[in-house]
Amino acid sequence: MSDEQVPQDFEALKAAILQRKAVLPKRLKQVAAYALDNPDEIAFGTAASIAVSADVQPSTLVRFAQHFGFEGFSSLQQIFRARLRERAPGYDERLRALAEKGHDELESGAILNGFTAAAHNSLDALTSAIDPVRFDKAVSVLANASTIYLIAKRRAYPITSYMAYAFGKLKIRCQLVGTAAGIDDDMLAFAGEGDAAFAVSFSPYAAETVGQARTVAEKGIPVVSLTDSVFSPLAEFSAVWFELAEADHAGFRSLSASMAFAMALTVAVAEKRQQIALK
Amino acid sequence: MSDEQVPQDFEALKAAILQRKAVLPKRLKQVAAYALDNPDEIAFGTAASIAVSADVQPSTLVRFAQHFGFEGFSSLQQIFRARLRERAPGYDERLRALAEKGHDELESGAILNGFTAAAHNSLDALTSAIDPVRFDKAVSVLANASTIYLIAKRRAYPITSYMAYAFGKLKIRCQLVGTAAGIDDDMLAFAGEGDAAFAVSFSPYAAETVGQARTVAEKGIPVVSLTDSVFSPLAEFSAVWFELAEADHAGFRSLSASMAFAMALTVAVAEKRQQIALK
DNA sequence: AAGAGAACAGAATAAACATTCCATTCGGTG
DNA sequence: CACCGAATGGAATGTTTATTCTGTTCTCTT
Repeated sequence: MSDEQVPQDFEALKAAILQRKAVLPKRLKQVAAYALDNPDEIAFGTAASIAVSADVQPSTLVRFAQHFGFEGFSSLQQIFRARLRERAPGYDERLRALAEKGHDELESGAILNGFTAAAHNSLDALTSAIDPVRFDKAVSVLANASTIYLIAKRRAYPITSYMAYAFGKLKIRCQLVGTAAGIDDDMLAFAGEGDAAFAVSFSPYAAETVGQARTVAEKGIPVVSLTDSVFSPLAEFSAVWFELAEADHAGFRSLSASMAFAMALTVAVAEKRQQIALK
Repeated sequence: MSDEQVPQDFEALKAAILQRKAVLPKRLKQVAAYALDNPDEIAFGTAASIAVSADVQPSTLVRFAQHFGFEGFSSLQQIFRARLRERAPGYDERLRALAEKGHDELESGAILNGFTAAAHNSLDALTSAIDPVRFDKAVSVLANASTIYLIAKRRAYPITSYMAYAFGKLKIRCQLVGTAAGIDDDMLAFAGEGDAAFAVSFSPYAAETVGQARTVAEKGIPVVSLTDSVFSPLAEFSAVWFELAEADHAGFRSLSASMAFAMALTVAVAEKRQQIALK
């Protein structure tokens, strides 16, 4: 409805949605968010299937469409399909389009491209560097732990901090070591039989991380570790360890592959726990 | 019919068509030619509309699909739609290679693969989602700041914690907000003219992050923000904001693309600072 | 050239689909 | 707190759509 004009292309629709997003009723806002986040689903799905995904009624989709001036859901859907037609032409034309986007014209854009490329490379390396059998073993070790101690400092710290967040959401007990100086060793003193640790350290290896992990290992607690070199001191005393080298851009490394690895490990541990619990 | 396998993707279908092209009956050949020449039409059209375009009967389309082992026209159409959905032509080969590496034999390996694939997709989305001009603008804002305040909680916190580490190494003054509860607001109280802030928040948005960023913005301090949806409340008051949706695997999202973005932003800021300093 | 088999067009049918309608709930206001 | 309008969920509806079926037309073989 409204006296305004009906959006004729995706950009216009997006603009219209953003403009009215504050005024939109609850369910319609829900649809709006879903539509902008999953445009492909709207393009190909049926009203029923989309309704399930977006957790609304099919009729809500129709109302949404009418709210923005369309006759019904179908005519709204045309917008989403047209969008795909425009940018679907060939196989590798996409890459050319990227180059034409002007990323390289600005220096900052070139940097962004560089890190993206480095991240892709890191992920490729990840696949070949991680032996699935060892990965599964690491998962088992951590899944059987009562409490998982996450040890990391400096550049590796964001990895364990994310794992701590995810483990928390998954209701798996863990203890993040490396936050405040001083109390780390006190926390680790609580570690005992039935626990396990996950240590991350990249070159140059933080002495603290290595020392703490070693102490834990000497107490008989299994340590799983992630490093960027076979020479890592962590390898000596770890039950399972992984070498994962991040590609760099201009000497700086992002944590893209490590993050993917960490997340996979976290979720795999959660999954294995459920299996264990079911027995 | 035929003892062969039903094509599961567009490439396989194309190969099957070309292989049997000579043996195909007249009308079916006609459909085959049309399908390969106008794949988009097949993807979006209805049997009736395609029949008109290709100058055949709808029933011929059904027979064509069945001739290649599909149950009916609809299941054939899925192949053409899947082709358009594929975000990254070129990566499909890589992903197929992944699957053949034996990772899938173990469940934990499948999870690792899933996150790797999701990370690749996220990175692809990153390239097209970030407007280089806006990125450059964001870099400028942060490069001119005296102190950069990094605001993030929960799932977004690892990103700023990594940036804080990197900024530290690069000798750029920054303040990480979000560590310990309570003192955050006190730290932000120091923020004043000449400073800038970088806020990260993913759905569901932490109220604290939004509130703190808003407070800072209202003091006239420019805020650069990173979110995963255009609906983010951060967008309202940010000088520059970026929407970056991470692909998920089984509902869990890693931070691979966000990490690459964060690192690019960090390094680009450092670079621009040097340029400014030289003048 | 005649017969048999496959291929086809077009109508009939059944399934899927978007849409509409109405009873109920929700959220704001006097 | 009661009221009113907007918003919503869910079933009923009517339309569109794919599919099946049947009589006919090709096409190849002998």
